[in-house]
Parts: sequence; C-alpha cells; structure tokens
Amino acid sequence: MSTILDVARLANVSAMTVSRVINGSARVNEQTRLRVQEVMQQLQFYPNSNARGLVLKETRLLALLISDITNPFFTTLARGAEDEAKRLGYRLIFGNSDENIGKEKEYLEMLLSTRVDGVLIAPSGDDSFENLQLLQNKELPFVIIDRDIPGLSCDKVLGDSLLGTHQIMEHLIAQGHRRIAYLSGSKHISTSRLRLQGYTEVLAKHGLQVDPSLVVETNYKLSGGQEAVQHLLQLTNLPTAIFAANNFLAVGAIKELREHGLRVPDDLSVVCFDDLDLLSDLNPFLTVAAQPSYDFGVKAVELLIDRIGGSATDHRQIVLPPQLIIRRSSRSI
Amino acid sequence: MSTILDVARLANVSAMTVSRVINGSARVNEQTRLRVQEVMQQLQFYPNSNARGLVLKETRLLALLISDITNPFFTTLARGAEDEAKRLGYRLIFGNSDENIGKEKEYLEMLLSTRVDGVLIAPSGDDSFENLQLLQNKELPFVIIDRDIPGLSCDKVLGDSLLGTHQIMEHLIAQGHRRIAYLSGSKHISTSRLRLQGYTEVLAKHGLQVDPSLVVETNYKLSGGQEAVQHLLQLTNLPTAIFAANNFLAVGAIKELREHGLRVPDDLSVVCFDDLDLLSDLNPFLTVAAQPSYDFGVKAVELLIDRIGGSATDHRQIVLPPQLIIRRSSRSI
DNA sequence: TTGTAAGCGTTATCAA
DNA sequence: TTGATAACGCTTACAA
Repeated sequence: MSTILDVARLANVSAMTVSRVINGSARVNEQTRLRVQEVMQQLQFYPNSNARGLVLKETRLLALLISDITNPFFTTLARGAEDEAKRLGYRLIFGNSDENIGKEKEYLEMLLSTRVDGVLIAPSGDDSFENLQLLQNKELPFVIIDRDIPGLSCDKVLGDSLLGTHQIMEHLIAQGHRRIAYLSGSKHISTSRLRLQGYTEVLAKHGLQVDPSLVVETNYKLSGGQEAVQHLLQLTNLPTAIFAANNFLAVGAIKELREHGLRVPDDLSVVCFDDLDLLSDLNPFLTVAAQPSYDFGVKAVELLIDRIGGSATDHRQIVLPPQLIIRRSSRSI
Repeated sequence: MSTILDVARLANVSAMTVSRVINGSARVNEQTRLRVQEVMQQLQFYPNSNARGLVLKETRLLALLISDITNPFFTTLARGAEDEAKRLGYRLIFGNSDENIGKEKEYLEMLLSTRVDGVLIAPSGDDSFENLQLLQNKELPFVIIDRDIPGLSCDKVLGDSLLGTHQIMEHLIAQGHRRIAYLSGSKHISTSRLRLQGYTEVLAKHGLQVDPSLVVETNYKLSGGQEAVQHLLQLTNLPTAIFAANNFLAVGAIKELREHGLRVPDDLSVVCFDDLDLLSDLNPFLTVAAQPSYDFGVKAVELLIDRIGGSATDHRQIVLPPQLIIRRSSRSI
C-alpha cells in the first residue's frame, strides 16, 4: 500500500501538501493540486485511517451492540443504523450479546481498544449499568436503544411500552378475552417490566385481577417462548389469549402451541410487541404492537453523532410510538 | 484514555515491558508482570489498536459486504460470520450494497482506507470483477460468498444452485405442474443464471420446452417479485407454478398475487431458493431449497482468516448443499 | 502557497 | 530480563 510520502515524492511536493489535497484543509495551488490528485489516482492511494486516527483521535468507526441480529426488530434497526452511519461517513461494527452481560462486557472492552468514536447499544439488562459506566469513565459517547436503564443518564432512543401494551390489551379485552397470559422477558429488562405494568393497569381498569399463574417470566428468545408455553399448558384453566412481551417469545410460543396440537387463533389468541417485518409481508398473521425499528437505528446514530461532535449538551431522549396492527392471530371469543 | 506510557511510569518500567506484558511476547519477571498488570487494572488501560495496527499492519477488523442485511439469508449468514469472527478475535464491519455496483465500490474503497485485514463479499454481480480486482491489486484478502464470478480466481463459499433447482423443479413436476414460470434475478448474477440453467435442464429432461413468456428477469428484491408477477398476470395462459430464484422474489410475488385475489397454493404454487428462517418457524408455509446460511458465514470467515494468516496457498472453494423443504405453498394439480 | 519538525501510541530491533 | 531508539503513516503548528 502506498503512503502519503510515495505520493509526495512522485508529485514533487511535501507530504503536507498531499495531506492538504486529501483533506481540503488549506489552499493549494491549482496546478499542484491536480498533479497530486493525478499521482494519487495512478498509485491507487487510499489514506491509512489508522494513522489518521492516531493523530486525530477519531476513527469514524461506530459500534452497534444488540442481543441478536436475527431478531427482525434488530435486523431492521441495524439496517437503519448502517444506512445513516454510511450517509454521515461512518462505518459500523456490529456484535451480538445474546442477552448476556458477560459477552456484552467483552465486546465493550474490545470496542474500547478499537477506539470506536461511539457505541449504540441495546443493553442486555439493568445490570448493563456497570458496563456503561465503564464507557462513561472512558468518556466514550454512547446511546442506549430500546431498553432503558434506571438511574442512568445518557442519550436514549426508546419505544413506548406502556402505550403499546395498552393498545394490545384493550384490543384483547374488546375481543372478549379475560384470561390473558403475559409472557415476560427477564424482569431486569425495562421493556419487560413496563409491559407487565401496562398489562396490570389495563386489567385493573377493567376490574380484572392479575392471576399470577398467568404471568410467566422467561427470556427474550424463541426457547423462552417455548418454555413458557410448556409451563402454561400445565394449568387446568388455560388462558384464552397470550400477550408475549416480544416477537421471539410469540414465535416460540406459537411453535410450541402447534406442537401440542393447539391452533392459533382458534384455540388461543397470540399477540406481541414488535413486528416480524418480512414475515408479515408474506403472511400477515401476527397481531402486534409494531415499532418503527428502522427509525430506532437512524435516530440513534443521529443522537450519537451529535454527541460525538460535541454539539449535543444535555442528554436527549427520543420516544418512538408503537402502532397496533391487528391481524389473524387474535380473534373474538 | 491512558497510554502504555502512563502504565509504564506508574509501574516504574519502560513502555516495552508493558508491551511485553500485554502481548506475552517475551519473558517478563513475575514480579514486574504482576505490578504492571495491577497498574493496567487500576488505570483501566485498553491498548490502542489504532497505534498497534499502524506498526503491525493488521487491524483485526474484517468486513462483511452483502446486498441487504434484512434478507433472512444474509441475516443468518451475518450472524454466523460474526460469531466466528468473534471466536477468532476479529471484529466485523458490515455494509449493505443493495445490489448496486457503485455503492459496492464506495464501500470497498472505504474499507481499503480502514485497512481491514480482509473482506467477505457477496458480489452484486459479475461486474464486481473490477471492484475485486482492486482488492487483488492491493493484496487485500477476500472471500466471495454465495455468488460466483466467472474468471475470478479467489476463495469462495458457494451454494449448489443446480442441485437445488433440480430438487425444486422435480418436486413441481412430480406434483403435475407443466407450466412453471421462472422469476430470475439479474442475469449478471451467477445464481440467477445457474438456476435458469437448472430450470431448463429439468424441463428438457421431461421433454418440456421453455416458454420464454414464463421466464421473467427482474432483480433480487421484493419489488422485483411484485413487478414480475404483474408481468405474468398479463398472459392469457397463466402458469400453474412459480419458481422464484430467491426468497425476496417469492415473497414479493406472493404479496402481489394476493393483491390480485389469487391464492397460494390454491390458484398457483410458489417455491423458491433460500428459506425465511424465523418466518418458517412461525408459519411453515413456503416450499424452498434451503441453504445453510449460518454456515456460509462461518466457513467464509474461516477461509478468510486462513488466507490472512498466509497458511492458505491455493484458492479454495467450499460448496454447501441445499435442502428441499416441502411445505404448503406448493400443491399437486 | 509550501515545507520542516514533532508527535499520536504502539512494537521491532538491538544493546545493556 | 529490561530499556533506548526508531519506525509505522499521518496531521498540527510553525516557519519560510
């Protein structure tokens, strides 16, 4: 790989002049500029951003740390983040933490070494607090996405779990459901807790009690949904509807129900938070509170880059609204 | 951020000794080693991989360039690549080229500047040849994934388009279909061409002619599938089955058929290459030739890292077999 | 308008 | 076993 010095020599100028041409950072004689550019072309010269980063203390590298890229919510979010990062001249490193705080920490340390300019993170849970404090200590800008962390002051892009849950629960109740199970993710994740809160609120509003046997805490994975349903099926008095706190839980739940010969929505209605994107195109099946996942990515990158640029002052929080989409997985009883 | 020199000073050693402790690159007195490690801990020191990269000429950064992360085939592939990269101590930058050769080039140049150690790329098409030659000129190791490029000698991880197409077409024919449409991606993409070839071969084997009006060339996007179906629906003699060259085409096609009031598989059968992963868990609908997308990612990273390490000599090609999964989108007539 | 010198944080090399 | 020095490729600050 040729260096700025190779270019300089061939163009009969100093390295500084080449640097100025590359960055347009100062006036350069038109003649020399053309000559330099010609040589750069000829040498197929690409400036070493490693060296550049070393002196400038910026890498133009961002990181996106999510639990699992194969979750459509995060897939689309990643696409949004990548598009926006590219538009603004940044590249994106991505990592999957699998809802695991240890793995999350490993990544964060890797990223600290990489000297990324900033981090977008969907924290694995409240315990991520410590991990994020590390970033704060190191003054590495970050934005948390999708999941809030109590007591942590930082830039945030969140959904509205309460609103979405109200939409979903009111829908189920309007359809005549009274025994509604709630499949929760870990209670150490804000979205799980808020959706439980919303669930309780709506039931109360309609004079209904929470039946503890219908609230199952598991984790935001397909297997979590399957396990939760196995648990529910042991009840003598089955629920008529299941509200899953996220899409993976719902898919796992439906899969498990089918394996036990139960049909959705004939035997049980199933609804959840977060859409399935492509899946919904093919076969609009699941009733969901859909979140604008692409915008989550775009907005988060915007906040992050503002923060990096230093133009941001106070911490900002963006809340993106969910939208109830009624499809075939829920029915009147 | 503290530097190796800060650590050195506090531990009363030279920077070199710290470096040796970090990398385990040479014997260091046990006492000193402990002292240095303690200071590193205390300072929360993370070595600057920028500086490291500058002297070592390696960044431990890989890039994954695909057309669209929201395509389940690539989503899962990305997950496989990221897992394997992480396991081997590499980080992964990702980019979406949207089947666009210009965008692909932009990315590649960005990556050249970033001095990634290697690139995993699903080329946008045969014209990517030039883009990849640039990498070869620059001696930047790369592996092409999923799509072959005629005349290009390099490491490759490919599927078996002919085999998969034979499986699919034999299935349709066994079900009694004779008028089968082929929805092709761009003919400048190897997989499109090979699947067309397989389509022709199987028809011929059964004494059937290719009806040119049933072969529609479009692009590997949802909109491509929609447009292709609009085109087909103008025929007076409709096909009884559609074979879509990839999953996006199939989903787009089905969506469009539904909007015209046609039901799948009642009115038309639809089958395609590549599965829909999560979607298939929820609702096993589409009959497909599924490819082991996760392994595509894992294998590609392995080839790439062998190449980077210099342990690879001749170019290698890995072919991963497809598997026919018969579901409800195709039926006997 | 252009160039020189120093420095960014690390490691290879050679010397002690 | 440890350290001094130079170098990696670039940009900032200053000088010409």
